[in-house]
Amino acid sequence: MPTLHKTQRRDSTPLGLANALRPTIARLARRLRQQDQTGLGPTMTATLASIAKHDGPTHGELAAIEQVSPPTITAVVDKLEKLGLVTRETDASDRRVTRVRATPAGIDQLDEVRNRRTSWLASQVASLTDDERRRLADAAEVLAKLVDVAEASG
Amino acid sequence: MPTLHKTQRRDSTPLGLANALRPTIARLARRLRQQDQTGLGPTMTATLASIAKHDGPTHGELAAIEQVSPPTITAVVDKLEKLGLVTRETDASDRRVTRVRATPAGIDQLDEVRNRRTSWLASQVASLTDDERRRLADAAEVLAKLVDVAEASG
DNA sequence: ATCAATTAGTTCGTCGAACGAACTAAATTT
DNA sequence: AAATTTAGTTCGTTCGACGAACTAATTGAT
Repeated sequence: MPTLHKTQRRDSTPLGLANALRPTIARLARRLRQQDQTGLGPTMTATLASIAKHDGPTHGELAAIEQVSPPTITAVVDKLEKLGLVTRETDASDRRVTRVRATPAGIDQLDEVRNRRTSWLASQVASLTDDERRRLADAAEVLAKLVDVAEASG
Repeated sequence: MPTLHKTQRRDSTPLGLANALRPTIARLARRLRQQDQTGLGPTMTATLASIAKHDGPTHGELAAIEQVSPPTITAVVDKLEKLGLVTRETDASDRRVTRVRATPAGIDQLDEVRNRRTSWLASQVASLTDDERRRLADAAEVLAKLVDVAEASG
């Protein structure tokens, strides 16, 4: 079998490429989510991550980020607060708004989730050949750009 | 800034690579899911896909595939049946088991979902440069292999 | 300066998705 | 034939998310 290095043996049209990538991405993401185990559901984990990322976001900002309704945010933050993972503090200059911050315990928990997911993925990556890893590394930043394009255009 | 083409400028260790890929995959998958719009939730859509893929699976098989309890499968198949997307038929050789098959309408609906998701992704891919697309195409089969490894080892 | 309109967040009642426990029907074992 | 196992269903409950109606704080208008 000839090793065609420069020719375009694979379908790299947008549609062909999308067709190849879509199911793979979906399945990989599912596996990643399965590594969670914390007991906090996906929404709580994602919200906690957003709280840690944006420093002291308001409930409204969180609702927009997580694409979820105001009542849901109230409930989620309630639970996270009771678990000691975040704190609420009413904004000084506008006492209607509540800002939320992750506690050290919250950061820890977040790191744990991320580590579990990352190390699962790493163990899968470890079973690839050097060449495959190199190809993946080449594409990683392209994938990242893909998401950025997506998130820029809503 | 020198353009290092052969050296290992990116982190292609399993852990470094996993760290780079994980958030990207998660975010891409989220965007893909957002393209659904059918009104059937993620579980129904996924179950419908599994029914179409495996020919005439039993409820038990579906429960195992979707990692969901027997009562949930009953409810999901009930709804899919009422929507005319699948049919139930009791197995001839063992009248306890119920086999489920996708109707033409079910297949159509599934194709629609897939098309919507794929074409969204394709539109993102279209905004890349030729070189970026080539790199992505190079890595696509590696990503696929990654999932296969994952699904082989549970 | 007051009163209306707007904005942030919460409470309440509801809906839907998922589950465990208990049940029915069919098959298999003894 | 009776006892056991297996497939699927029914029932009641729990949990996550939401819309509608509410409270408190701020901004705007007269």
